[in-house]
Amino acid sequence: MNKRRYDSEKTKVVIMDHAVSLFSQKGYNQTSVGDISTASGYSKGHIYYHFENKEKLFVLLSQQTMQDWHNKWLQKECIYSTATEKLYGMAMHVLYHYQTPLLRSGQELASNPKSSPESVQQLYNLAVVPMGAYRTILQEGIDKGEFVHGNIEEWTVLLGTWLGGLCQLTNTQELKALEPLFNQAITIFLKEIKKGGI
Amino acid sequence: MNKRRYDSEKTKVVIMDHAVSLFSQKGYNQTSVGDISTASGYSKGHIYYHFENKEKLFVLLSQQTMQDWHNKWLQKECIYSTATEKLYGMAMHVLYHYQTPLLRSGQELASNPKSSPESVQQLYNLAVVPMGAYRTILQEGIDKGEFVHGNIEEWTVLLGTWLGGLCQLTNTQELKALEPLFNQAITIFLKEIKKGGI
DNA sequence: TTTAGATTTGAACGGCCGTTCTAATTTAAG
DNA sequence: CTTAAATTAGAACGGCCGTTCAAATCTAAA
Repeated sequence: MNKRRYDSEKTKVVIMDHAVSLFSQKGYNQTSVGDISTASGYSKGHIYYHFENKEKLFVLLSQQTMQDWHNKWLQKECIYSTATEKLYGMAMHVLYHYQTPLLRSGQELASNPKSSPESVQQLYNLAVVPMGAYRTILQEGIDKGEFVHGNIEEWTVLLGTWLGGLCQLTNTQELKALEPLFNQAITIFLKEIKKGGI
Repeated sequence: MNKRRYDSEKTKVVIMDHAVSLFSQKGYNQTSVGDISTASGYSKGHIYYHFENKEKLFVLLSQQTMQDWHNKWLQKECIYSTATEKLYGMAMHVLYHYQTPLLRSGQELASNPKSSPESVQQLYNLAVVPMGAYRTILQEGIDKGEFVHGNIEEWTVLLGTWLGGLCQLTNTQELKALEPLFNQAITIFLKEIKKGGI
């Protein structure tokens, strides 16, 4: 019920899809509203009918992308039984689903003094999503006795920065070729935190 | 001898200093030639007397900054006697001297389709400098018998991405507070590569 | 002092960008 | 069919940006 009049929602999605693609490819500043207009097939003015401005549109897309990533992880998480398996699974999830180029262009927006402080804050807040997911796995590992007791906040940051750093390689290399690297990082990390030594 | 007429070289350096500062703070696209002109106190047109265009200026600054970083490391390297010490020393060198914001704004330039392919290539080439420094230490550790024989290229990338990822934290946190984190990363990494187990 | 060349300025241009506004068109309900 | 509201287009504006250029000023040597 409450059937939509017009199919405005669909065109909104079309615009958003093209915008995500463009922001990812060209970055925030180098993607103009005109680019989004041309790609989506709707007029420039029409984009301002659906979205307040370019900045808000980008923040919305970033939030949605991050939420998507997290939801996909929650769906996938249950297929792993141990925290150790989850760490390896998470590494692959990051490699294949973390939208590095889009999130990186958020740094362009954040570093622009003209950007609204709210938007900058909202973008910084996105970083807590993956960190929270990592922390959950580490906590579970400790609770189940797989991992030793340690500084869980420090572990979370170390794991997060490592995966984040590895993601930068996705610019220049095939994802498939990066799998061993991501796995090796987890293996090394596990040697530090796993119970029962090496 | 060959004493310079005029002090044009000095004004060139002044412009470059202000440009580095601005590019670091605001990113590539958000720093205009006008900004550099205002900050340095020289007219916009004059900047084009010293530099071909904004893009070439940025590439030059990036290269110079990276070379500076490497030279400082070579000077400092000799105070460490073992490869293990060098790794910890390198972590601090990266934390305190790697110009993350400047290098990151190179990604803005690289992701712009209008940028000249030469410039993009030159920026990508900068990444080999730190990687080369890491590889040298790891190779030395193997040669001296401190580290086990392993896949040195893989180690280099893993170490490089981890330090690179950690550097992103310098946006939001005090450098001093990050020291334990950088050291802990090295400690974990060493557990993987050091001879004689944990 | 003259002069040729180095340095510096400031105005100007063409172009693109984010945003606004008005008007036209479409939709669904009465 | 009428009508009011939702949707879309397209023109327009003010502003900034990278770059160019001609002219002015300065320097050092002759």
